[in-house]
Amino acid sequence: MASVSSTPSTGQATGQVTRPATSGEPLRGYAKGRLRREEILDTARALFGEVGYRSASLREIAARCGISHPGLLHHFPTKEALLEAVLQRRDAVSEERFGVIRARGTEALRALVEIVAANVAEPGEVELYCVLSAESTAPDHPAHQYFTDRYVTTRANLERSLREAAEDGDLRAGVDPSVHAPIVVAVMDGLQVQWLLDRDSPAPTDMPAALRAHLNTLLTHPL
Amino acid sequence: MASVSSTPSTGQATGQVTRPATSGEPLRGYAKGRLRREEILDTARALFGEVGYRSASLREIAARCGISHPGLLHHFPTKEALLEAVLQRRDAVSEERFGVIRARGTEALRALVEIVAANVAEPGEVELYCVLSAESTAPDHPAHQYFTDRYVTTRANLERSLREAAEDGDLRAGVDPSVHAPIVVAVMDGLQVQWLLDRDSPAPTDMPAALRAHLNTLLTHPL
DNA sequence: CCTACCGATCGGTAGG
DNA sequence: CCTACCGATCGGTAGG
Repeated sequence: MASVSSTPSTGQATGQVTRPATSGEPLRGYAKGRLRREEILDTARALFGEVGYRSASLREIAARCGISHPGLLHHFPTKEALLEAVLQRRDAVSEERFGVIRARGTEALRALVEIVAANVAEPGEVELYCVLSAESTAPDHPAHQYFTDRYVTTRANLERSLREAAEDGDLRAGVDPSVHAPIVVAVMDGLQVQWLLDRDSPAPTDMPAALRAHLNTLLTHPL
Repeated sequence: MASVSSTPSTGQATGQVTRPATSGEPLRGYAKGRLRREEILDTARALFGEVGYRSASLREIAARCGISHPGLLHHFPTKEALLEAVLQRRDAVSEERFGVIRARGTEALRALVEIVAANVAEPGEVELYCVLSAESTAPDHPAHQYFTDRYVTTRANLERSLREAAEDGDLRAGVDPSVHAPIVVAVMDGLQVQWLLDRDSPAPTDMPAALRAHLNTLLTHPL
């Protein structure tokens, strides 16, 4: 009860008083603010993934957090600032999960399959990425530059992994890394749409299995 | 001037009088209505592709057609009815273009590459498909069932083409049509996102070339 | 963090 | 096809 250890997404129901006159530790207020920020980011990510950035309303996000929409604007001054924070946190999380690995060649490809497998347990992440990447296709979208840049670096990372695989003799003859890097990215993105559409069906798209099958067509021996 | 032969998308500027008292042919009024309908569908397709269905407004579509938004609602009673008409026409056009071909095995795959090549000249079609398919991922979206069904039949068609290729000895050993059909669909969808994002860059994604390269990894001899 | 408000915009209807 | 209007909702601000 005294320590704040609940996850951001469930931090709403804690029965803490609003202003305990002459509180014990001065960090309390900031800690509570950070918690609220995280809760808002979780909620915003979910709604952006459900209906896209443009159709998501600050009022709906705020209501899901149990605050007013001017209350939300106290933490994030504009809707675009909220979007930026959501995308920045997304990058931080994926770097934490992927950047640490930093494997070489086929090992990196194997890690990629693992990441896709983990995404199945995080449909919110997949929705956000899928819906926002398509929406940001419009040149005037606030996330247009973000996704443009992101695809450049994602393709470059994959191209490097494929080149390393070639050096190690793991790549089939005639497979050009610069040609097939964007294709592997396309496979991952395209599978997400199909999976989001049929994930509740009796036979949903098996994203990690399909990605592995695709990568195996490029390699001399299966992953 | 007497005959109505301009394309739907440019039918706006014809200087026809609104009501030529005691007009010559009775079909005139209907012909004009059909023209206006087509113009509305073209415009709606464009705006749905630019900002998605939810964020598109009837007022903006109507304004681009030079009419009021109740005027638009005279032709399509609700926003959902307009969306349905846009999707139905899309199907009619692609059937006309693809259904007639009805090629077998690798010939069908070659035709697929041709369709993707043609899409580069029709960015409006690509935008519509890309943005709406992602948006319709939400279960309550009015086009959710449409896209769910569409992917089922698209995968089935592709699986059949791959099976035929296998029968003809054109498929590499170990390539399972039921596994790779959804992957080919994913490649096409994923390439569209990348192309829409970088189509104005110095080196845009070459969708038909990439699709051909992908299909060639599945076949015993290149397309 | 709140209430109260701003001007703008939404899909759809009334009535002609 | 039009004008005029409905109730609802939008992002953001004022002022506390």
